[in-house]
Formats: sequence, C-alpha cells, structure tokens
Amino acid sequence: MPRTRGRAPDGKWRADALSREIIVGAAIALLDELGERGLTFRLLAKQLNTGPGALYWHVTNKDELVALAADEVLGHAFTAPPPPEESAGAGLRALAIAVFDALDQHPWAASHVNAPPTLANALRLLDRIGTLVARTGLPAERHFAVSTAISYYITGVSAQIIAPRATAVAATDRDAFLAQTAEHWEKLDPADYPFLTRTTTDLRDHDDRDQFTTGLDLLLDGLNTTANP
Amino acid sequence: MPRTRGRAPDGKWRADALSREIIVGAAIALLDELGERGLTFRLLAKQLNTGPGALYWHVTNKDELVALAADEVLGHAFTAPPPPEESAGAGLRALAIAVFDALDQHPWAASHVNAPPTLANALRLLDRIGTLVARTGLPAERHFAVSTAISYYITGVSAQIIAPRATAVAATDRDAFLAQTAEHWEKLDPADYPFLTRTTTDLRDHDDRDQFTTGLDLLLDGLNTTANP
DNA sequence: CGCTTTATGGACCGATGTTCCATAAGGAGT
DNA sequence: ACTCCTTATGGAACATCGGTCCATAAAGCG
Repeated sequence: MPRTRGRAPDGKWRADALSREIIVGAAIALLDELGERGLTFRLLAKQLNTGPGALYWHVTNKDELVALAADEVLGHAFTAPPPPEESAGAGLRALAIAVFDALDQHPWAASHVNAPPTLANALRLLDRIGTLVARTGLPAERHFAVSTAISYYITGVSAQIIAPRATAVAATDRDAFLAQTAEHWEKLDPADYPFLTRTTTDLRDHDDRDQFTTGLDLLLDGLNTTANP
Repeated sequence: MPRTRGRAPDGKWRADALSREIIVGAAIALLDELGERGLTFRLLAKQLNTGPGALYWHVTNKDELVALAADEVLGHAFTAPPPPEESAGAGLRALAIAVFDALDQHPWAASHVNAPPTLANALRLLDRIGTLVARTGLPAERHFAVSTAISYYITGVSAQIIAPRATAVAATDRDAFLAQTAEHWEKLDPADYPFLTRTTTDLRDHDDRDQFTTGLDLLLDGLNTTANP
C-alpha cells in the first residue's frame, strides 16, 4: 500500500511522505550505528517502511547518498555562529577544530568529504576559510592557493586520523590497537627504523586531537610569518 | 588443470606459480586500468589463469589486497636513494613531493594509505620523516607529534587532491570538471559566498601540485620558526 | 612408496546495488 | 465529474560481487 504523497495545501510535504532530507537523516543514523558496510538500501528501506526502489526516486545512487550524508555531518561544524571579533588566525583555528570535532563524532564521514567542494557545506567551509585568509594581509593572488591548502589540511588530515576508527569497532579498541601497533614497531630492526623503534611509548600515549592541532598550528604559524614578514 | 606449484630446488618459486607479489602486481595493473570498482577477484583470477578461490590462499580478503597494492605504490617514492647532505627542511620537502608524485600516478591508491602505519612502506615513510625532524633541533618530546603531523599532511592532502581523479575517468576530463565547478560557483549568491564567487578563475587555472606544495611550505616554514626561534 | 603439506580452481552461497514496472494518489484542464 | 498527467511508491527481478567449500593434485619427506 503506497503511502500518501504530494504536497499538502500549505506547500509542505505530508508528514509520512519520503524526502531527500528524511532519507539522508535515516542513512546517517544507520551509518553511525553500523558503519559504511552496514548501510544497505534494503535495510534503509525497511527503516523507512518502504521498498528500495522508492529511495532511488530521491537519490540517484549510494555514492550520492553517502556524499550527502557526509556533507550534512560537515555542516554540524557551522551550527554555532562564527565569533565576531577575533584575529584571522584564531578564527581559522577555531573553524578547523570545529570541523575535526564534527567529523570525529561520525567517523564514517571523514573519508567522504571531497575536493574541490561541490556540496553545500563543503562550499561554506572553503568560503569561510577564504574570507578569513583575505583578512591576513596576504597578497590577493595567493588567497586561493593558501585557502585551499588550509581546507585540504583540515579535511585531509581529519580523514587520516579519524577514518581508521570507522573500520575498527568501538572506542575501547583504540588502546588495544595502539598497543598492538606499538608492539609491532618494537620488533622492527632499529638499523632500518631508528625513529619508530624509539617512539613507541609516544604512539601508545598520544592524543588524536593534539596531533591534528600540532600540524594545524605549524601551518598557521607559517601563514602568519608569510603574511607579516 | 592445476598449475605447477611449490618451490623449485633452488628455493625460488617456479615461474608460473602464484605468489602474493604476483597477485598484488596484477591487482595494481587492473586498478590502474579500471579503477577500484573494476578490480574483481573473478577478473583478477582470469588474468592470472586461475580461479578466485586460489587467490584467497595468498590474500585474506579484498581490503588487504588493496592495502598491499597501495603500500606497494607508496614504495615507489623510495626508489631513489635519499640525497645525502641537505637541510632537514629540504629533505622533508623532497620526500613529500616524491610521495605526492608516486600517488599521483596511481590515483586509486591515494585514499588507501592509512594511519597509523602498519605496512612496510608506510612505516618507512614515517621513519624517514622522524629522522629528518630529529635533525631540526626541535626538542625530543615533540618529535612524535610533529613527525606524524607531517606524515598526515603528506598522505591526507595528497588523498584529497588526487582521489577525485580516481572516480572521474581520464585526465582530459579535468578541465571540463573544473569548468563545470567554476560555473557552479559563479551562480552562487555573493552575499552567502563572497570568497568563492570571486575566485572562480583561480579554480580553473590552478595546478594541483602547486596546491600541495603551498600548504607544505607553510607547514615547513612553521616548523622552521618553531625549531629556530 | 604412502603420508603430509601446500596449493589450486571451479562450484556455490548469500548479499548487494540497481533497474523495472505495475500501481496509486494528487493536480490541472475541461 | 471525468480524463490525463505528473509524482511517487514498493516489491520483484537481474546481474554481479566477495567469500567459502571442497575435491583434487603436485611436491616434499620419510
């Protein structure tokens, strides 16, 4: 039995009708719970009390669905309004960390934020970065290269740090995984891997967010000295 | 008809026997030609004149196969011996660019280099970075965080820049794709996207490698000023 | 000359992304 | 009110995939 559909007289969709937004929202819930491999059109359809075919009317394929879901997650970084008065560097830092935290809460999304941006929230991210970069006093012809570089750092490094968590199961596994990796490093030949064999304790104890901010601060330091020589 | 197998008296594998290396090599060839979606155990088996089941004796599953292939590609960055005497910064820059170029020639690999490293060549990359960072005069307790940050920049930003090329088909499509994206940006509301709407020509004309080196140089600048205040 | 190990490869299973199509509910025009 | 037409819907069906199973055979070993 088909559900009610079409628009109500007030222009809004009826309560039980499907829509792109509803589908993406349900997809995010499934991705959070089961990971990318757990998201299935059949399961998603069952959650929405419909069949797989109906979903394809609103979404062209699975790739697009996941991309939309990831962009939606990226948008969580913009829920708070941008703090009005602060230095460009401080604004960039806050923005970068907001993105990292947003992706951190939905690890599957990290590897699906693509460049160059085409979806709404990815565009907003780059635009905000560009606006802040323009405030640094850097010559205008370098704005694009520097802004995209910062954008790529934020999404790319977040993906590197966060994505492994999507394949592994829970958060408690992190310690076990790091311990196992550290053990592996310890068994390497110090002649071939002089650095790794002496930094295994750092590996065990490190904080993911600190790793992200360490590189970020180096990058913004470089930006600062380049803009104000 | 099963192929000859086992080791020859000299300890080497017979010419037509399967091996992990041969399978990974054939997988790389297929990935280069058809992309990640084109790599199939059936097709790979046909290329090697065997059945899908035989491959699973040498490789546990497809994820591992792709990871091995990507690590093999990463190793292309190390074929040239490291230049002996140069500053740590110059060494890091050369290493980073070598990795970018290696991944650039096999775009599918870019999104499969994971952190923290466990496979051979990913480990070598981090170790070389760490050894170079240790030469900068940075305090030892910061070596790990800074080295991993640089490592994440190299692989993460490379993935951001290169990975889209794996989904798109050929290299000639790049101009068309950028033109289409630029057109999309031009149609945005300048009130909402002040930066993007005035940088569409930069988008059309930009060079991917320059984008990578721009951020890299900012990062290394920051490293330099931090190490030598 | 048997016995064990190391492979091999084809059949098979379950599941997935996607397409197809019969069908139904509004809206628009008359 | 009656007839199209557009917008959806949802279940069946299709092609294909990753992965498992197992009968089988070559090489090594005693």
